[in-house]
Amino acid sequence: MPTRPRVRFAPSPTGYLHVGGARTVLFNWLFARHTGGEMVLRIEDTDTERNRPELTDNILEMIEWLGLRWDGEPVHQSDRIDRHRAAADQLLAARRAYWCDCTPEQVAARAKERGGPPGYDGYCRDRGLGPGPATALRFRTPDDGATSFEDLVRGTVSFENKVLEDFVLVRSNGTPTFLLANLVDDADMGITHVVRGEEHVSGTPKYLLIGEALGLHHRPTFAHLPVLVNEQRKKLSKRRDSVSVAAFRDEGYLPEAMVNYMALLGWGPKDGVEIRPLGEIVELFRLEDVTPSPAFFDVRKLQSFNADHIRALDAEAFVERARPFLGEGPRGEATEAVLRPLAELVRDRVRLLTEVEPMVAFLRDDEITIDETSWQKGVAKLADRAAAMLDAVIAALADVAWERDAIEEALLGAAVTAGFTNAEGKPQMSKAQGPVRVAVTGRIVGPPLYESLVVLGRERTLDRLRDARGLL
RNA sequence: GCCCCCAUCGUCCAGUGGCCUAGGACGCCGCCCUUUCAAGGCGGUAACACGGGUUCGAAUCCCGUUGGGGGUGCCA
Repeated sequence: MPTRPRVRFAPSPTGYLHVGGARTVLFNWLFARHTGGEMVLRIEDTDTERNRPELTDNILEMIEWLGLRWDGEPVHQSDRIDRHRAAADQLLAARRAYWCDCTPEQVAARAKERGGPPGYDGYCRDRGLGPGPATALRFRTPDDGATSFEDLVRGTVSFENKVLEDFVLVRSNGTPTFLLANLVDDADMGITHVVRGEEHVSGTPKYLLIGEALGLHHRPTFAHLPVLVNEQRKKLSKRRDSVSVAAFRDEGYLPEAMVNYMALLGWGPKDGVEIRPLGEIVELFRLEDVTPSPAFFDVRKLQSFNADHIRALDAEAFVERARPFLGEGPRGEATEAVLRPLAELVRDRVRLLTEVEPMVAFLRDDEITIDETSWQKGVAKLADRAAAMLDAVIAALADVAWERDAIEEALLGAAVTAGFTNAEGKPQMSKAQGPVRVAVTGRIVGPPLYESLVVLGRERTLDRLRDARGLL
C-alpha cells in the first residue's frame, strides 16, 4: 500500500513570513493537495537566542491569509528537545559524535594558519572530551565515500564526504541545532517529501548521514526549490528587500493574486494560461516540473495579476474586500456609501485596494484640494475656453434632471456652447470634460465623470464649479 | 578558496532531437475604441551565453569556457 505523501513547512520564528517562505509553503501545499497528501507545520524554534515567539503568530496568520490550510496542530520543535537529546546520546554512544570545546575563534584561527579551506578541522575528534559548559557535540563525518540523493527538481546530487566538516549537533548551551532536530523530526513525523529552498541543498548530505548513523530508515524524496531573487539577482532577504507578506496584504494585494503569481515562480502551466483559479493550479501542479533556476520576484507583474483578480470580483465582493482600506468608523462608512454606486467603475481602475479610497474621496469630503498639475493641464491651459465651459455647465446643470443621461446631455450641450467641437460640429468631450473634472474632483484623472456627478449631487457639483470659475 | 547548483526575450514561464523563420504572460512602443484614467481589441520591440562534440538533424544530449546563484555558523 503506497504511503500517503506527507510534507511539512518548517519556518523558524526569527522573522516575519516573507514571500520566499510563502512560496515554499505554497509549493508544499500544492503538492499535498495535488497528491491527496497532507501538509503539517513545524515551528523550528531551537535557537533560543534569536527566537521571537510572537513571530509565530504572524507566520501562521499569513499562511491562513493566503488560504493555505495545514493539517493538524503546528508542532513546536522546542517541545521535542528530549527526543533530540536522546538521538544525540545515541550518536555519542555509537562514537558517531564527540564533544568539542573549540571556540569559533580558535576554529577560524587554525583554518587561517593552515591556509586551507575555512571550517572545522576535527581537532577534538580523539581528545575524548566529556560534556561541559563550553563543549558542543559534533558529528563525525565519514572521511571517504560520497553521499548522494535524488532531487525532484535537480536530479541526482552528490557530495564527497570528505568536504563535509564535523558539524555541531548540540550547542554548548544544550540545545540541538537545526541539522539534528530537523532530521529527527522529519523521521518521527513520517515526512515523505522534503520541499524547501535551494539554500538547503548543501545541508542535505548531513541530514542523510545523521539519519544513517541513527539507524533510521528515513529516506524522503527531496525537492529543492529555486531561490527567489531581487533585481540584483541576490537571494531575497528580509533585511534588504521589503518582502513581508503582511506588507503586501496591507498594500492592498489580494491573497488569491499573491498565490496565483507565486505559483508561477519556478513553475508554469503547459497551456500558458497564467491567471487561473487555485483549484486548477492544484490540478496541474507537479514538483517534477519545477525549474531549477532562480526566479526574480517581479512586483509589477504581481500588480498586474492583482488588478486581474480585482476585476474578477463582482461589485458586492469588491466593496467587501475594499472595506478594510476605506477608513475607520463613520469615515469608513461614508467612503463605502459613495463607493457602492460606482463599485464596478472603480474596481476596473485600480491595481491595489489601497487605491480605492483616494479615488472616491472627493465624493465623500466636503472640501477638496485641487491638484496644481491637474489644474494647469485641464483648466489653465484652455484659458478662456475653460471659463466658457464652466459657465455653460453651471447654467446647463442648474435645473436638469439629476440622472446620468440627462447630465451627459447637459455637458455635451455645454461643450458645444463653449466651442469644444470637431469639424462636424460634434462636441469634443475629451477636452471639454477637463475643466469640469478638475473643478469637481480636484484631479485630471478619476472615475467616469457623469456617474460621479450623480453621486456628488447637484448642490455640491454647482458649488465646486462656481468655486473653480471664481479662480479664473 | 572549496563544495553544490543554474544558464531561452529586460522579467517569469512554454519548448524535452525534426511541428522553432522559438510560443505565452508582465513591461515597453504604436494604432483602434473612448467623457479623463483604466479595461478591451490589433500590431510591434525583444532571447536559445560562448566554443567544441554526438546526430541526417540540436534551444533540446555530452564536454569545456564564461557568467550567475546557493552553501561553506555553537542561524535556519
